[in-house]
Amino acid sequence: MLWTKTHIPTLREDPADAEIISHKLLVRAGYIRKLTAGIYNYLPLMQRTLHRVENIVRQEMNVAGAIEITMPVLHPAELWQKTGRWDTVGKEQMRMRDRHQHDMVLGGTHEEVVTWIARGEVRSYRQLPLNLYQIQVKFRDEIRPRFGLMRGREFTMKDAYSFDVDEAGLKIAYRKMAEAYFKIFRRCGFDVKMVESDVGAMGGFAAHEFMVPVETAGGEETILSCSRCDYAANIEKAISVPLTIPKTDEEPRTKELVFTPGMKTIEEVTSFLKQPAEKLVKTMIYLADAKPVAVLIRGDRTINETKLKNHLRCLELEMADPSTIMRLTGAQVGFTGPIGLDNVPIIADPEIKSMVNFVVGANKDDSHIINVNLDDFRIDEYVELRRAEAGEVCPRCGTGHLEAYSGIEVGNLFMLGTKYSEALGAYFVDKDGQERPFVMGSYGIGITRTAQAAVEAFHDDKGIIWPKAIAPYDLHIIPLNMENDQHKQIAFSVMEKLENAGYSVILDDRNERPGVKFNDADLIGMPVRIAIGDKGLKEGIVEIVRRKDLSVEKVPIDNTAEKAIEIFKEL
RNA sequence: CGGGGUGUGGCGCAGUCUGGUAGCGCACUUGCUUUGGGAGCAAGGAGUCGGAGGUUCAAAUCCUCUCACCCCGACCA
Repeated sequence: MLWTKTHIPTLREDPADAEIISHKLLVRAGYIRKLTAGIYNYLPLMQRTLHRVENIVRQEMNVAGAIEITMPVLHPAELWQKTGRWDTVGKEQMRMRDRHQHDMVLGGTHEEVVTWIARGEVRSYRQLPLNLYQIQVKFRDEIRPRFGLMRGREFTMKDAYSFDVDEAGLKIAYRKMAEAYFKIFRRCGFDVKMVESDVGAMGGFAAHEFMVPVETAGGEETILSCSRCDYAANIEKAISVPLTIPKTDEEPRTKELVFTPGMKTIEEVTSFLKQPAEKLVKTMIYLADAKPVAVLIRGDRTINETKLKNHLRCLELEMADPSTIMRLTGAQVGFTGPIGLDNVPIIADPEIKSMVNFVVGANKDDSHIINVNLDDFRIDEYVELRRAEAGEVCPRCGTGHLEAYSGIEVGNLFMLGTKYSEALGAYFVDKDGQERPFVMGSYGIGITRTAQAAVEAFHDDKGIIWPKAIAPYDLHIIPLNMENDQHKQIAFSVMEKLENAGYSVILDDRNERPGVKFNDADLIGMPVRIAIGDKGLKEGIVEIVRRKDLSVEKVPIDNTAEKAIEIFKEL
């Protein structure tokens, strides 16, 4: 492909609205342009990379026995109402009405639709197992779209759905998908990690995420993994091992009200009372589907709201607002405590059990109570709600320690079970003639997000460094002076040879100065570059440059294509 | 949804406080020169100053409303 025949609008300056490096680079290098918040045009280079990612995904899905279909983007609301997700997915769903005033949904995922297909078309256990997938645009009305393609409102996703006769079958399908995912992401050049995750709004009973570790600001989620064994989980899911707290021989004292004017935060209270945060008990009031609940946890700990939400089995969990807190406790936010909190259920993290003579809020403005002990108030329930932290003992092997890093989620796996098949009445007839619901799994890969994750993971201060499997073109040829016939002639003949050998090539035939071409080449990031200029030709050579480290190989003119292929293959 | 910010040629910005003929850099067009790391000279094209209403002799600038986009937050009592 000739540069002048395609469309690569590179920019010298960073776009004003981009924050993370991959977003800046994709815009500057002419890959994407924003249409409106969270919605992007994919320009020619992006389109090629997306195709390459899709093809890798398609190949490995097919190898794993999944069958490609295409489902509609536009769905009738009824389907979503039947599974209850019309309410649970809520505001994240793009909705509209057609001219007949029928509610319609722009699909953000396709469990409902694919289950509908199975319900109508699959009647017998003989047709199972079945795994249907598609590569399709999705819509999610994110609260706050950001980071370019990373959190967009419109994006491309590969979504696969497995149907099995029982849970054992589902586990096999799940494992096959996990294996396919490892192959896919490794082919894309990633050091990918599979981590345990919460099932969230998807429902079901087990889930994993595939994460690309990144050290830049683009990481969206914290992962904890064991230094010794293969345990890895995101921070929402990570199990924190209940600590064995050494018994203190401290004698319980009598509780005492103290004046703490304006001391609302843990930091303020600890410094004011000269007590460490471990001697404080925080009392947090939540509204679980609008019903208040109080949660007690040690002052230096963090509540894992996912665990709390799962325990309470609620749809919405939020911190109570100041007026609710005033109504329930009679005090401002910052002075809440468990003593006298009669009308609210109280849940406590088990770590509280071993605490003696601690500090709590007094439910009275500008006051705390010190030397409080467990006998002084009521606890309805102990639930492990502490968020796991780096440095803790591994919950699986018990010997390693958890290490934290941040990553980008590029794929996920869910064991759904029969939630959707039962809700939609999708049954098959088993060996014994009995009707049974399909046991389902769902498996996603963010195509657009995977492409951007590659940029986030692989770049330098000059631009993108594509992994060779997903670069828009394999090689980039630069004749330094388009008015020099020899440069042109060599460039075109090398391109022809490379293309005949099956490689994709971009040739910069612009009448630009060498500096412009070099800088743009660094920016757009093809794995191998071939520079043809007078300096080399005088010695009878051209230069082949690896984008990765900008290392240069000088090769005889006649061997250029062969040598370039060799260098490309070695990458 | 709460807080903050920004809308001025395709892109990045100044001008707004203190009202008075719309400017800079990049990009673009034409010509000449130049060709190994973002060239030089010359000429040129391109802007309803986000939108609506108002104040004024006069509005990018002041007032009101509105739309869009960006950032932070929406978990630590």
